[in-house]
Formats: sequence, C-alpha cells, structure tokens
Amino acid sequence: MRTIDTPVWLTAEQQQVWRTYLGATNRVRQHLDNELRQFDLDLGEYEILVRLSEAPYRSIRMSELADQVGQSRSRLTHTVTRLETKKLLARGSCPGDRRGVLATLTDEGYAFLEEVAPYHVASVREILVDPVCAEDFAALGRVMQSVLDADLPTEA
Amino acid sequence: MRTIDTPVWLTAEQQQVWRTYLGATNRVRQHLDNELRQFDLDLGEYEILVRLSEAPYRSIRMSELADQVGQSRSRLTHTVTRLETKKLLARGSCPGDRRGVLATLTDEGYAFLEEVAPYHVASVREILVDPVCAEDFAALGRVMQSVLDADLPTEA
DNA sequence: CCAAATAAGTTGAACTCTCAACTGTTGCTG
DNA sequence: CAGCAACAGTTGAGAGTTCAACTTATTTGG
Repeated sequence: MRTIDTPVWLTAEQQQVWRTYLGATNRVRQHLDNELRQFDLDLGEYEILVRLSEAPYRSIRMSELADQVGQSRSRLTHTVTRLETKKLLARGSCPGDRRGVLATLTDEGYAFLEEVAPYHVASVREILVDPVCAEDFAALGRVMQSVLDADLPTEA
Repeated sequence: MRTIDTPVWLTAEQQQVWRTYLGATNRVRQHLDNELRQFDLDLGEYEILVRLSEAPYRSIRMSELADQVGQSRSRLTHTVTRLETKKLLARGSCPGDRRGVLATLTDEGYAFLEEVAPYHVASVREILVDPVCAEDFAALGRVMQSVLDADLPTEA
C-alpha cells in the first residue's frame, strides 16, 4: 500500500543496504547449508530437530512446530516424513485433541543432534558472529526484532 | 574450524540474535514472494530482471548474471528458460566468446518490470525499511557488508 | 444439540531446485 | 601447435517444495 506521501523509490543508500542484505543473507544460508550437508541435513531440517530437542518431552505438535520454524504445514509434513524414515524423530498422537499429531525427537535423533550442533554453531560464528563487531551485532538483533514485530498493512 | 579458544556455544544474547535473524529473514523473504506472486514472479526471478534492466544493452552473460543474483549456473539456466518462455527475456550469443550466452531483457520484459517495481519497492519498505530506525538501518548495512567481505576458513 | 464453520494434518500432482554428467570452447604449456 | 586443463552453459534425473483438494475432529452459534 502506498499513500500519497511515500516516495516510490529507495534512496541510493537504502538501495545499497537492501542489495547488500540480499547478497549477505544468501551467503549466510548457503554457508550453513553447505556445512550441514556433510551430515545430510539442511538448515530447515536442523531447525526442526533443535526445536524438538528443547521442548518438554522433546515433543511438539505439528502446527506449533510449523509456526516455530516458519514452514508451511504441508512442507513440514513432507520433511517430518523424511526425518521419520531416518529414525531421527517419531510421530505420535496428541493428548486431548485427536486431530493433532505430536512429533517427538528419538534418542537417536538427540544423539545425532549433539554430534552435529558444534559444527553448526561454528558455522554460525564464522559467517555471522565473528565478522561483525559487538555494537553492530546488537543493532542487528534490534533490526530483526523490529521486522518480526512489524504488523504489515497487507495482512492486517 | 574451531581452535582451542573458541567456545562451542553461543552466549544467550548471541543465540537470541541468531534466532531472531532466522525468523526475520524468513519473514522478509516470504513477504516479498507473497507480494510478487500476483505478478507470477518470485524474488529470484525479479532480481534477474532488475539486473538485466540496469546493464548496458540490458544484457548480461549467464555466468556473470548467476554471480550477481547468487544463483547456481544450473538454476539460472532453468529459470532463464522459464522467463524466456514468458517472453520477458531472450538469449543471444556472446560476442568474442562462443561459449558464452547473453541474456537480454526484452521490451516486454522492461515494461513488465516497470509495472511491478513500485509494488515491490513498497513491499521492501513495509517489511524492512519502515520498521527500522535510521541508525540501526545503517548498522544493518555494515553488518551485511561484513558478511560479504568475510573470507571463510573453510573455503580458503 | 445439531449444522455449519473452522482447524489439523495429509496427499498427490505440478513445479522448482540440486547435483553430477556431458558438450563444446578457450587458454595454457611443453 | 598439439594436447590437456579449465571454463561456459545445458541437461535430465532425483529430491524438495508448493498448491489445492481432501479427511477427520473440534468449535461455534442458532
């Protein structure tokens, strides 16, 4: 939505930041996926395992999990099916709501995550934490929080 | 790579920033893709058109274009094939190097881009520019530039 | 307390992306 | 200048994602 006063274009500086943003976020994702590849995982799968590992009973409902990792329900269904085949997690029924499905990290999945995590954390450091000075890193946190907090005109 | 002195885990603050980063970058991408969807484009395709529109003769070599938009050559081939089918761009041969292929934005592609761009820019504003204060936005630029500049141990 | 609306999750087909193999071209090196 | 390595781009198969349709269960409201 544009009102009469909002300019159509970005300033040169804004555009510069925006392009850098595109390139850098791309690079971050590629680096992490690359490093996770030796474990036959991608970032999306890794996030699922992490969320489960932190949850009570290492279990989360499908739709709640989908929200947490920002994936569509359909995509989560497919991905969870794959991870289930690898025995990293299991599906169960959801107490109190027979529609629900509970995804649970297996012991094997937990052990696997313990193995992978240090490498992943190292990748995050390499690509995002180490290259950035402390003040700017804090600012990054604020920026990203603002993005999450913003309620968009279009979806209101 | 970890040396003896780098800690395995992130601090609570670092982890907080990291998670916020994951959620927010996800949201940004989803918002932009969502808004571009009404034009039957995704962000990757849009970027291709923009780069071409800015280049001399509205033309760029495939491999150069792949670098600019951060896509693999293979992916670019497929995407360009699709965009070519839509008549938004055309392939030509590359003067001076018979291996090369030159992608060129058609007039139709240019006109289409002119139509789409204002909506896209508005989306970028909504999701990233407007919610963030000026200083933090500048810091975001520095952060992203650092990520691009960082040379990674693993790829050295 | 029943009917309709909403919610949770899955399914399969169409589409996109990845990966490795392949063709043709250019550059290098002895 | 012959031979070989590296480069540019494409291809097709396999893997992953999206989208809309569908099933089953819960909630809502008349």
